[in-house]
Amino acid sequence: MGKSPCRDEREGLKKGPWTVEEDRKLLDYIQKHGHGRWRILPNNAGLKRCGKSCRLRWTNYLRPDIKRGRFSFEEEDTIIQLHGVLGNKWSAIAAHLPGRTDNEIKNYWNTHIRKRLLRMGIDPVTHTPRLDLLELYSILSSSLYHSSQLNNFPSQQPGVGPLGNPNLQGLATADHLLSPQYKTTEITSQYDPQQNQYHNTLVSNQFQSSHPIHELNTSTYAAQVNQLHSAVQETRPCAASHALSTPFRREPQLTQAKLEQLSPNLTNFIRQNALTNLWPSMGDQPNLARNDFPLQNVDSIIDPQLENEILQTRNNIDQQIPNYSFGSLTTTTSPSPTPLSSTTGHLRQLQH
DNA sequence: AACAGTATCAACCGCACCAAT
DNA sequence: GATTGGTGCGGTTGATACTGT
Repeated sequence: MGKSPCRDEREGLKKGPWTVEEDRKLLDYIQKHGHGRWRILPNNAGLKRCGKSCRLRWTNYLRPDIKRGRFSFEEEDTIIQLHGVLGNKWSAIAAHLPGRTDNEIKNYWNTHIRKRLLRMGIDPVTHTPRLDLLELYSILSSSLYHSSQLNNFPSQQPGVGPLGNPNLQGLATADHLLSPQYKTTEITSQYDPQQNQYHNTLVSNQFQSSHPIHELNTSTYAAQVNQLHSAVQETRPCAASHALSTPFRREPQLTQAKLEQLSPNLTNFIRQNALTNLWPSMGDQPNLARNDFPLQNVDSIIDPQLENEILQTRNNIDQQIPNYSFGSLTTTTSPSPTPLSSTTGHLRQLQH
């Protein structure tokens, strides 16, 4: 292994920001002699810098073909899509963006894109929805479901639970919308009359989609939110018991009125959007087909204000209904390592 | 106006890989 | 095969700019 050139730096070598004079010396030298041989370059150029520092200054700043200024929409799309495939391979991503350095892309990702993804509720590492938000969303949703079920489904029957709803199953899997090359999960639901509850199963599927990434849109994201919504409840026993399996369990529950009192905006959001699909009885137009529900405002779930309200509501619920435990909702662990490449459209809506 | 908190990004650091010796 | 120099890469730091109070 070669050792780092700067680790054995001699006394007197300068560090820190480059001056105009240093830039000029480095540029002059490289214009005359070319770059390379970075270890001997500083001496020859009259610079009190280590070779590595000179190389970085050249490649990240002084190179004539460097494009400076704000990233374009196209560049940002490229970064997000490549990151979904390549991960933090900044140099590989930079190879697809002429004039941009890996360092610049890395900084832009960490300071802009990553934060925006987090605000959207998307894990920037796996490109999948964050479970901490989804889980609360699903639990709150389930409470609305309970109250609606009490009003509209006096007797429990196989097939009428949330995942017994064929529209929901189609929406939850939505595999024809998902991006190519990635695995997804299919959710199946079976009613167990002995235990008076549903058993929901995740089945992993590998498939190829004919839809390119750029065709993915808000409805894709909504479908995946619903998929994760179901997956969360399946993998979390506590949440599952509330949301899917036993609608009439005698456990502390949030009533719709209570939830509205705690969080009117969130309740309104749930009623107006995704849950209209899940539980048509709560919507204005019951029994509509899947395509009749465009989920037009699903992006509002990624609004920072709503996110704050979700967290605040969770705290309020913790305080007011002590037995209604959310468990550990702070995890951002994804249920699967499957990337989600449908993020760029949503980013676009949040920009500027 | 002053201060604190936050965002940005150039530069640095440490490690890994590769080729030459 | 071991050593060494050169370079690339990703993560982190810290100075500066910006924003809010």
